[in-house]
Amino acid sequence: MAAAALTSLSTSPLLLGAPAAAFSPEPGLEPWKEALARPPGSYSSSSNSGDWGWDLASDQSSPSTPSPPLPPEAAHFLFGEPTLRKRKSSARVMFQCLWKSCGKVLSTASAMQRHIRLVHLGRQGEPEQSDGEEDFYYTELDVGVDMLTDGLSSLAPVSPMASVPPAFPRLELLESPAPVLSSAAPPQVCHGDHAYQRSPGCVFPRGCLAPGRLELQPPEAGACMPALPSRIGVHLRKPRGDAKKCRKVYGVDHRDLWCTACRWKKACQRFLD
DNA sequence: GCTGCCGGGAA
DNA sequence: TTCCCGGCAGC
Repeated sequence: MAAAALTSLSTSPLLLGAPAAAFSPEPGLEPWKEALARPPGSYSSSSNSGDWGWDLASDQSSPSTPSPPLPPEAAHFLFGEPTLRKRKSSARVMFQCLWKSCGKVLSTASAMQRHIRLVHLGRQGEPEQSDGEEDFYYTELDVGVDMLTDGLSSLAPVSPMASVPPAFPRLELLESPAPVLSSAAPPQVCHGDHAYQRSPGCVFPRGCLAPGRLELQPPEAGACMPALPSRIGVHLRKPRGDAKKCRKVYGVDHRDLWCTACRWKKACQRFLD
């Protein structure tokens, strides 16, 4: 029965997003659906909170080279295929603008820097006149060429139920025991407390971006995860993590040391599982 | 009972 | 948007 249902679902673009996720036994896979449902560059500032908690930094061997999940591969997760296909040899680096409501993807860093300078920073100067600020507003995408075309366009039929997905894919969501992309790219791990707040005076469009510390908002599970399954009567609660959280580490007496999320009784953003 | 955190509400 | 908390579920 389940197999038949999945088969039928996989052939129905409109149903691709939500039901497939609902059948997924892995809560951590939810954001894949979101990444799938919405190709990079199609997001708008009105559909997200404006704060992104995507930390590419501390645990990253290369903060400037995040490796987003590949939608075609993500589809395998959605449909229960645990084995990860090898990355295509056509993989190359693209550059995606992180500026709010932009998401433009260009093929060269210089073009991206020029784009940011001209469009977002309003600078007319040459690169040598730049102070390098543009670097904070774009990220490299180690992607396959075909992903930018086939991969994304094939995902065009967005599920009407996937309402507020984040624009950027997040590998950290592939936490164990889900199949991981570790062989191809180290999973990105989110740290920091900024997912729920932005530092005062922060000038960056997506919260606090700093050299070597890029944070985009985590698609907080509560935003989408419970809503979709609940529609079909399945409630998936995020499995309780094993990691010690702020409460346990600092104790209730030092609540001021907790991360913002813990203080607000949200999912801890400092000690991830 | 303690803990993590979802869901919802107040400001 | 920020902040807080009731209440549920796992341990």
